[in-house]
This record gives sequence, structure tokens and C-alpha cells, in this order.
Amino acid sequence: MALALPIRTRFAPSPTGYLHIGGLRTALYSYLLAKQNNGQFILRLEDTDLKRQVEDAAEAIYSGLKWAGLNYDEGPDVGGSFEPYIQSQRLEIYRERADKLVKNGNAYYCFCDETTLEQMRQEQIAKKQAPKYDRRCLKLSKDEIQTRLKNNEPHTIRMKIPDNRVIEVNDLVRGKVTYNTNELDDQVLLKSDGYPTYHLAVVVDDHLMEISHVTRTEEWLPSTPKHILLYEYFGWTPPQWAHLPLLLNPDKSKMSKRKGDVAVEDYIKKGYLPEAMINFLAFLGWNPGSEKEIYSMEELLKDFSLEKVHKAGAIFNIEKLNWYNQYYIKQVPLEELAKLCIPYMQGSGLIEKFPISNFQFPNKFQIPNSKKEVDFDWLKKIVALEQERMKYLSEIGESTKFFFHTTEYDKNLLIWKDSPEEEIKNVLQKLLEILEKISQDSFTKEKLQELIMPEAEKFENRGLMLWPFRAALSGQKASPGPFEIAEILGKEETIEKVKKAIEKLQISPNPSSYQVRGRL
RNA sequence: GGCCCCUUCGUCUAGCGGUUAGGACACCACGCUUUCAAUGUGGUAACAGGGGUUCGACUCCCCUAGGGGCUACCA
Repeated sequence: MALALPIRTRFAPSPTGYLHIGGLRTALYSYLLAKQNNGQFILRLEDTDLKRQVEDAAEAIYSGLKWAGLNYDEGPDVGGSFEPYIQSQRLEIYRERADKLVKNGNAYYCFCDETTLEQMRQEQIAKKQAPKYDRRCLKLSKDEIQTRLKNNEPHTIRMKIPDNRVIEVNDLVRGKVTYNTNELDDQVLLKSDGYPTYHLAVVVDDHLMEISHVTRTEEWLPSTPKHILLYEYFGWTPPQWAHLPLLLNPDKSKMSKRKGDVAVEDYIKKGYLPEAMINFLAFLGWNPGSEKEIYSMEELLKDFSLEKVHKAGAIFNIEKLNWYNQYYIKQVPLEELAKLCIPYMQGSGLIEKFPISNFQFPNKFQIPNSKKEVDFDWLKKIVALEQERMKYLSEIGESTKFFFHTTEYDKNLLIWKDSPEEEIKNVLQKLLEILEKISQDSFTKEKLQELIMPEAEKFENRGLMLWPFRAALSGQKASPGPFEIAEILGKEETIEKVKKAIEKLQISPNPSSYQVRGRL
């Protein structure tokens, strides 16, 4: 085996304003490859398209990677010995390299403007030819080039692709792929605005930054022969390539913004845990070959290997992500989970926001539009009830709102199966009597259960009492059980809610709901 | 259109010449159960098609079909 060079990988997104979920997986694989070999993982921003500049776009990338635990050793915001890591700050470097290629005859000036090129393309398409630059500027005389340059005519620098050569790409996941240079276009390397295209910049930077393994998605495979040629022109040793399968929409098209949530930020907002996201993403295109499905980052570092990466694209299946997330939510210690839930409770208006500058975690939380104040332990109890029900953290607002506010519900919700309203009312009356006898001090789940269950058992089906009880407290079709809710609510509020339910049943039935109930 | 890549249950996948084609998600049924969730048990469900090679093909080769990517002074 050859002496192994230090492994350096990079994640090189273009800052578009958000971190793409597919980008995160690419970053993950790159990170794993570097870190499992004691190598370095680098972040580089490829902002070479002026038309797509987005203000503060880098921030989403930094924070998304950090959220996922993909800490980079070098990058724009952390520095490193190959600075700068932002391509728009390296323009001189690319210009210099491009000039060198022109000097060596591997590239040439092109003065064609966009309309000329577009016209050319249209004509070629009309003639059913493959659109390709016709090299008209390659035929320009030295003198003409000189005068046009002197006149400051806008121009680009194009790569000169050799005729009829077979270029072999040796890809770590795809094996050997060959291309004939006749199919390649004379790629623009330096644009007329002085910015490099991806192709120039990526080759120059990967070389200068001593990247050993280029991991990127499959869409780049067709341009790899151009990159190989550039390495050759420069006299550099190319890196190893690994072209990863694409992440697909359910309709099998490349995942895009138009077809659903594609920004990591969206998933954070929804309340996905980084552990779940990493585990899920890792398995989209790779698996250990065993039946183990739960993987922490440490375990991934141990078992991940490029050889086991798939070739076919993988559909981003949100159901599976949900399952992973639910699994990981159940693993989080309650104290921590409750803390994680607080921003979501604030976001949905369950509790007041507190100043972010407050480093101190508050002891008391205000409930909006109410004088009520609750403490962290109380919130923790609520979170405990939801822990095994939540698919993602943002559900907490909807599923627990009845603990915080009085909520409206249809009185039919109180009806157990086909029981007459009158009977439900009596049951709730009976329940009320029991509740009133319990002191606030012993208003616990256990005590309530001890006193109420025997009463409920007297009915043919205990649901006759337990259902209306639960419905009265939650006002929801689905919720935790009545005893758990009652304990958290406390005696006063529990009784208030039961009374309210009884009142509902006393109001004369409104005709429409009567019909909805149906006599069928 | 041209070039390239890909193809096992609906989805993520195991399989690397001989398996009752395995697992997970989802789905369905049953159990537990006041609802939901969780959980337990069981179930439905796949080798794109056609040729070869071979004693034997999901596995190797070829063709076809289907899907995807690229084909910009975007990445």
C-alpha cells in the first residue's frame, strides 16, 4: 500500500441563503471520511456567481453545520492556514492561474457576448447538433486579440479542450467512468466580470488547499473530465473523487426548494433533533451492511466507509426521519428535553418569551394574556407526558395548549360512544363529587386513580367515565390520560373544567350538532 | 437530441453464483388500552423486461425499457 497522505476533505457550498439538506449529507460524508482518518474537514464558500449573491448567506451554513455537529477545522469564520476560504476573496489567484493557462496555450480569450452565444446555441439546436462553442475566438490573430484587449473589450477566458481524447475518471463510488473530449465544450474559466467559474475555482482551490478527497454529488460527474484536464494543464496531481448519489424528491427529481422543505433551518424549526437528522441522512445512500439502524456520530465514524456508499439516488422519506426523530426524542433525558421544548412553547404562544440576552434560565414563565406564572418543573411534567407522543418538538404547542389556556371544543366530544347526553352529564356530576372531596395536597395521579377507577369500573365499560373526564380536561380528541392531566392542572382547574363540561351538556342541543351526531 | 449514471417490497436497504430473497419505515390485523401515542405479536409487499454465460443466476455479460444527471460567462 502506498504511503497514505493526510486526508483533507472539504464541504464547498455556494451561499444561497440557506443550508441545503442534501448539502448537509454531502458535508456529513466528507466530515466522516476526514475524521475517521484523523484528517481535516474544511469549509469553503463558493460564491463566484455575482447574480446570486445573498446577504448574510454564510451564516445559515455556519450555524447549520454546527447544529449538526459537523465542526470544520478550517473555514471562513474559524480561519486556517489556507486563508481566505471565501472564493470571492481569492479573485487574484484565479486570474493569475487563468492567465498562465492562456500563456501555455491551454486556454484562450473569448470576446463573444451572451447574445452571440445564445444565437449560436439556438442554431445548433435547430440543426439537431449538440450545443457547443464553435471556437471562433480561437481563430483570432494575436494582433487582433491584443488590440481588443487594449480597448478593454469584455472577454472571458475559455479552456481549450483537446480533440478526441479519452479521459478516465476513477471514482471511489462509481469506479471507472470514461468520457471522450469531443463531447466536452470549451468551458469558460474566467467570466467577463473577473470572477472564475466553478470549474476553475474548484480545481485551483482544491489543489491549493491540499484537498485529498473531493466528495460531491453526482451532478458533478460529467464535468469531472474538465477538471482532470485542468489538473493536467497545471501539472498538479488530482485528488480522489467520490461522487455521491443524489437526494431525491418523492417524485424522484433532484431535491429542490420548490418541492418542499429543503433548508436545514426548516427542519430545525420543526423540531428535529440533530442526532436524528444525522442518523437519517447517513443512511440515505449508505448503510453498514448489518441490521443496525441506530447510529450515533461516534458509531458512524467507526463504521462509515465510501465503499459501501450507494450509486443510486435516494428519496428523502420524511416518514423515516419522523421515526428516527421520535426515537431520539424518547432517548433525551427529561430535563434536557424540557429545555429543548421551551423555545417551541414560546413560539406557539404557550409561554412568554424572555430576553435572549438573559443568560440565566428563568425560574418562572409567564403565560400570555394571563396572570398565571408557572415554573420549570411544571413545564417538565407536561413535556414528560408528551415525550413518547411527539414526532417533532414543534408539536408541543398544539398538543399541550389546554394546560395553558381554556380551549373551546364541541360538546359532542364529551360523548362516549352512543351514550345519551343525560348519562354523560350524570357521570360527570358523579365525578365532580369525587373530585371535590380530594384535597389539593393529595391531588395526585395515583390518588385520583385510586378513587375514580372503582367508580368507573361500576359501568359496563369504564370508558363511559374516563372518556368524558379526559375530554373535559383536554378538549381534544387525543391527549394523555385524565389522571395525568388532572394532577398537572391541579384541583381547582380540574374542577372548573369538569363543571364547564357539565354546563355544555345542560345547554339545549343545537339542531345542527344534533344532526351531525346522526340518528343513523 | 447527445453524453454519462442508475434500477431488489410504496420508501431506505441486506444480498457480492446455490437463501423459504433478510431488516427498518410506512401500511394492515390482533393484544394491551378511556382516546392518542408507546409497546407486544403476526401479516401484506420486491429482484424492470428479454437474451446469453453456467449444472445453477437477484448476483456475471449484452440488449431493451424506465428513471435521473449534465449539456450556461449557475453552482
